[in-house]
Amino acid sequence: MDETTDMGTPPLRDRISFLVHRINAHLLRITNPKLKIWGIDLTESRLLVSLLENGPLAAGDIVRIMALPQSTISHQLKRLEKRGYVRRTPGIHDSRVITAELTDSGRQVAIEGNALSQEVTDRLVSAIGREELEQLRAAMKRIDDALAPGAR
Amino acid sequence: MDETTDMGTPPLRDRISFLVHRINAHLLRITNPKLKIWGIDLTESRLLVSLLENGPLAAGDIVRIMALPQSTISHQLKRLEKRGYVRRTPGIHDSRVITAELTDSGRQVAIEGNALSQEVTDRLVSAIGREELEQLRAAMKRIDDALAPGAR
DNA sequence: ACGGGAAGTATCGATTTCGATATAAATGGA
DNA sequence: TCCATTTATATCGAAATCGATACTTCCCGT
Repeated sequence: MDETTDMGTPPLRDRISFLVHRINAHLLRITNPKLKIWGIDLTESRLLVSLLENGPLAAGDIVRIMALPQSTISHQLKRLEKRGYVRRTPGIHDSRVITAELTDSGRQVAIEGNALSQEVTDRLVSAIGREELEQLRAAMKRIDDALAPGAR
Repeated sequence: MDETTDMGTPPLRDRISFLVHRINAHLLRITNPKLKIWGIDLTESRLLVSLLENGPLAAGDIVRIMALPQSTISHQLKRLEKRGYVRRTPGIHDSRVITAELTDSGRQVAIEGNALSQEVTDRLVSAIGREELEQLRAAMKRIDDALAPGAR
């Protein structure tokens, strides 16, 4: 029952990177239709939740948190401002910095998005156990670190 | 050192769904510049690898494997055909079905893409251990199943 | 054999994403 | 103080993505 060692490259469907892709795709498929009511997608919902958790953030910090290209975040912030969910104010000490903060309606949407995220998490918890969830979380954090910008 | 039970919703950066997003984003950032030499991105590379592993596949099967919208796969197949990596032939028994298969150059690119995937995997293996990798793989497969279309 | 519905793929239009580059502001050294 | 760098964000143009829907072919009950 054991293939002992080595076993070369596993098939695509068993690779971590591919499973990450599939799970991400599932999450988008499941959540985006629900978030559409608020005029946002999953990424923008997470951006709002970051602001809910951290308070006002510089655009550059959001780029680091979301791990997306800077130009993408810039567009997203402008869209969220247009929708009235976010306020963008230039920094006082450094006018290059744009600080984003939630508006009242943005806070409401962030709370809704957070609830949706909780529903999804519940589904994951029931798929794997509580303690296995913690192991999974730890392993994924290490992988995240290993792939983060500036890791060799 | 133990917070005992419950602990509500963890912060965004500790949630599985968000870690999936970040890891996916890292993978795109790392691999896409390298794949650009071949005129493809990570998703298309995986599509080619699927064809390399499975041989000719119906478009619909590719949709199920990649877990992306059908219209997206349709576009990708047409682009890959235009690049000369894939041949698309209508089914003989059912002319609605389009079967995609690798061309010779497509096979070469698939092999290169596979090698790149292996490099990334090595990075993951060194971030977490071998046996922990297997646990991670198992947990992610269960999550994938739990989120797949037609799971409650 | 026929017709209604299902299945498989393509296309349409709107929006989003991305990399590259531009703009603007701060920093530091001579 | 001046200018070269670096840092922070915005914009540009090309391309990709997505949901909705059209189109074609197949299937099945009658």
